[in-house]
Amino acid sequence: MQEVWKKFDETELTHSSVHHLMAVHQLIKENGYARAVDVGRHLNLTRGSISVTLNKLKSKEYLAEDQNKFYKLTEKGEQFICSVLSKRHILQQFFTDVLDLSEEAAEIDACKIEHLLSHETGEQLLTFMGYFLSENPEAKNFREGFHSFRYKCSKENCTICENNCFYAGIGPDGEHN
Amino acid sequence: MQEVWKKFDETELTHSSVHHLMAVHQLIKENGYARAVDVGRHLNLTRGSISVTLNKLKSKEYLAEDQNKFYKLTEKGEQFICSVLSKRHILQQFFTDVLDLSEEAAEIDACKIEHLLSHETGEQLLTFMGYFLSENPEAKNFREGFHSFRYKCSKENCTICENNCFYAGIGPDGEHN
DNA sequence: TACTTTTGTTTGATTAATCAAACAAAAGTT
DNA sequence: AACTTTTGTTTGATTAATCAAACAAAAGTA
Repeated sequence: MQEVWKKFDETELTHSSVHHLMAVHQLIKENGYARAVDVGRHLNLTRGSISVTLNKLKSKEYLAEDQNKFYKLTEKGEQFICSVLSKRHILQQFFTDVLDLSEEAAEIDACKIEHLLSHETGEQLLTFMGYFLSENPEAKNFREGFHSFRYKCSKENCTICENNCFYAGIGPDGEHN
Repeated sequence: MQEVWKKFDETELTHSSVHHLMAVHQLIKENGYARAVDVGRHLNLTRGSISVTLNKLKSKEYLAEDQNKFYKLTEKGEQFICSVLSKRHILQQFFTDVLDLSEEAAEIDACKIEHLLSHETGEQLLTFMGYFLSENPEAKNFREGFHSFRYKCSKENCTICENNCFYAGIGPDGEHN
């Protein structure tokens, strides 16, 4: 099954399109309306680019326009955005609350992958977060234990990275943990 | 900071290029050599495409050729692949062992995002896996507790998804958890 | 050596995202 | 109403990934 790698391009919408759609969503929420030029300013893209992308999203029925070229999301667009936003939020929370990344780092990585995760993965991650953050004593103890945990990774004991290929070996500083 | 979304395209190598490089790596490991045509067969792409992509990777110094057009990874290529492969492995393990996804689902999602995660995220995820899979009693109890945990998500209590935007609401079956 | 197959490269096409610049229509201003 | 600015669209470019087809070089076979 060497074809797994091609699934990357088989997503319903590209990263760029997703963000065009999210911009419309956000602008409507914030300002009550979204025109092409507003999306352009929001995303820092030219009017020309925005025009073609939004028209494509319209023909794919994620967006609709009223008589004055004010955009709104269709039901399909609404649902799509909802799924991406919830994945983003779950991911961000995982990155900050579990992996202890900064808000900024969490935002960047979440933004990169939010639209790529399967529905199932999002769902399972949500469940995991639900348990991890809960008041269950097991969860509490786990959180505390993890907080003071230091992972020692070495060629002999590391079963998480693959054999000779150590994550720690290729750090920005090029040294081993 | 509306520019976060553009970082998606600022990765060192594209998904496609990463997989070209990984193909060379894997073919060498398996067969001892990798020519353009081997990579083409492995990735199911035409010789023409492979030719241009590998030549680009060569000029970026991820790849080198010997006198007979047999490719090998440079030190830079080796390190890059090592970082991606370890992230992949960590992710796959997270998906199967923590989120309980099938091998196939884990492979697909890991493949999509392995090259997008920051070094730091990979590192932290590795640490997390190290603790989660450990024989620590806290980790053991956590695993057991999580195994029998069912997340109940509702508009009132869900602080993980964002306010009105419920992950569960947009499932393939369109129903709420 | 001559013929055939395999391999690699080049060329011309397509699709997607983007820009800048030209153009057109709408909205705002005097 | 006349002029100016804003907005949207279209056109012509570019870059990247891809294909098919033509071409060239190398390798294998007879």
